[in-house]
Amino acid sequence: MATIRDVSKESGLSIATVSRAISNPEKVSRESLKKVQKAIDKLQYQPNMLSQKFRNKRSNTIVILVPNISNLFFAKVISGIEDVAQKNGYNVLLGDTRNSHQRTKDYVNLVETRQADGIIQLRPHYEGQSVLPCKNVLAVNAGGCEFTPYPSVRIDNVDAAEKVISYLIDNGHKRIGVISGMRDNPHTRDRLKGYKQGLANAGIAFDDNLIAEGDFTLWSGMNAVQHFVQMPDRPSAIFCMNDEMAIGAIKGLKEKNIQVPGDISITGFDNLDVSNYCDPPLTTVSQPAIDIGEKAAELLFQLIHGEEPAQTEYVMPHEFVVRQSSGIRK
Amino acid sequence: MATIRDVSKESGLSIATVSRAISNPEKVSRESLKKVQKAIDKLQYQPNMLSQKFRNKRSNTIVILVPNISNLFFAKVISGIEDVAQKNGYNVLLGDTRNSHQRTKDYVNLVETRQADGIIQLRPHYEGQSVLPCKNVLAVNAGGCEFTPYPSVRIDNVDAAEKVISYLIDNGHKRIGVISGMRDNPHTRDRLKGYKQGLANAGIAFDDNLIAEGDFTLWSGMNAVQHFVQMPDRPSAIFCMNDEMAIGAIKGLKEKNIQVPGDISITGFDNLDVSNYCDPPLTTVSQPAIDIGEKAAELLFQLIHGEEPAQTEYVMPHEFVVRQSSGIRK
DNA sequence: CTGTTAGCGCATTCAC
DNA sequence: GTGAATGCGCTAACAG
Repeated sequence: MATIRDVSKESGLSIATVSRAISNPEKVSRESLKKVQKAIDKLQYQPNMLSQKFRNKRSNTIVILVPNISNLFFAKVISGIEDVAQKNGYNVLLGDTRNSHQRTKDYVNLVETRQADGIIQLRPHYEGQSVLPCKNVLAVNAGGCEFTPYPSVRIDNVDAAEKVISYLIDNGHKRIGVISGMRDNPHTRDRLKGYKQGLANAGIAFDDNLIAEGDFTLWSGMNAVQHFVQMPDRPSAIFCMNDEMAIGAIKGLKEKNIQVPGDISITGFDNLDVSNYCDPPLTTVSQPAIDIGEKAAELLFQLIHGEEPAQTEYVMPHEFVVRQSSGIRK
Repeated sequence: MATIRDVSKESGLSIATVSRAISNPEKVSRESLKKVQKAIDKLQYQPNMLSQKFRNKRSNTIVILVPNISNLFFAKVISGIEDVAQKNGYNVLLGDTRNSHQRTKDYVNLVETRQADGIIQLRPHYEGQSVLPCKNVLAVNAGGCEFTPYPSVRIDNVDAAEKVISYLIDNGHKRIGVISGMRDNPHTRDRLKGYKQGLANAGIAFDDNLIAEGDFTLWSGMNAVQHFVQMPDRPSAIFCMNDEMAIGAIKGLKEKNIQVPGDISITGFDNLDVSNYCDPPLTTVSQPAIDIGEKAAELLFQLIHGEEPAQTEYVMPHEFVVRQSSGIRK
């Protein structure tokens, strides 16, 4: 493979001039520029980026840490990040951690060893057990929760959940079940907080027996809903902490011949594409996933360029979408 | 940040010995090893991988080209690739091309400029308009179609489609509609070929009017099914070329009060997780997505290591999954 | 086993 | 505007 040295020889110009011709053409005469171009074409020269990166001490790469790539919400956030990265001339290294602490550390290490310039974490911050924040590692959290101790872009999960509950209460529901994520998950924490606030606003007492734990998968939703099916005093609505569990819950209810929303109203969270195509279409909270990704990437690039960001916590607007999976309590 | 030179000074050993202590510890005495370790710990030394990569002329990175990351089938293939890459000490650069020719070229260029050692293409090969194969670029195609002119791992789409059609015919269906992908898409081509073979086997004539074109999205499936709804002589079954369009089609039919499978049977392709949770659950073809990803990655690493692979085309087994979206023709 | 030396490909001084 | 010289951090000969 041709190197800059070959181009130098071929063109009869020095290495320095060739280098300048490529990266600072305005500092080179038209004539030399032409010669260099000719030599490059002839040799089909491609600069060795590995060398450039080494020399410039910049990898032009950022890492996205994602707990699970098979999650449509994450996929959209990633799309947003990719777009902005591309515009900034950056590549995106995808780190599917599968919730492994070791894998996370390995990916963070990519930044420490200069293989990447910064990192975007899509997993919410777990108090006391997170690898990030980590000194010497520029990082931004995307789609996380309250109290993230490093720059972040997210929605107000508490508020969103509270709105869902208020809506259900306004529609006559008093016993409202929850299919939550894992108890220690910050999203579970924030959304449960909103749930409690919603109940409190209406003077309804919190009942721990109305919480069924899932893990954000379809299967867990179908499973968790059984907890409510068996209850003598069933809730008339169930707030699911994501759309996938909501879809699972609907399936679980249908199998027991319980009507949605006739007998039980169901609400989700995230507004996946498929949530509008399931039966019945889901009432849910729409997160601006792509915007979150874009904003997070912009924030990270500010940090990489050494700029001081105006804010270190961006709370993006969310939207409450009412569809047919919820209705007025009979 | 500390460099190997600092460790050398701190430990009182030469740079070469420190380098060896790190990469070839067996060539260094125990004593020196200890000194080096001590110095590394004290200085919190992390080797500059940018320098290593440059020196070794190896990026330890592969690129995955994916047309659209928000596709659950791709997400699974990517998972499989990531696993194998991780085991081989490689990073994965994600290239979401969004079907842009330019973006594809940019990513392929990463290999040409040594920023990546090889590439896995998830988009099927389009005759005459593909960037790959490309000399000096090691590449493998994953989840593609017949006649891919570079190493590939895929299922037999023709056979899979033929099986679906045979199953429908066995259940009494004679007029079988198709919701296809874009006409020029190789997956459309292969699966249509299987469809025609299935018809031919049963002596049923092909009718072009029974083909409605979609683009593999939920929305397009819902849209395309309208073509059949209006027909005076509706098909009794519709073969959808992926699960997403099948889910869209079901929604489209329900809106017109057409029962699935009572009035029309629906089949999909891919077997996404959600396909078992929609109503009715989909009859579909299950592709071994994770296996395809793993195999493709293994194949690529063989090429990267200069080994001669036993085969250059791997056809993985698929499975036909019968669920409740299809039934016997009334 | 260890240290000295050289060089990977490029960008950036500094003279001219 | 141009070229010669230097060095980024590391590995791989080589000689000892």
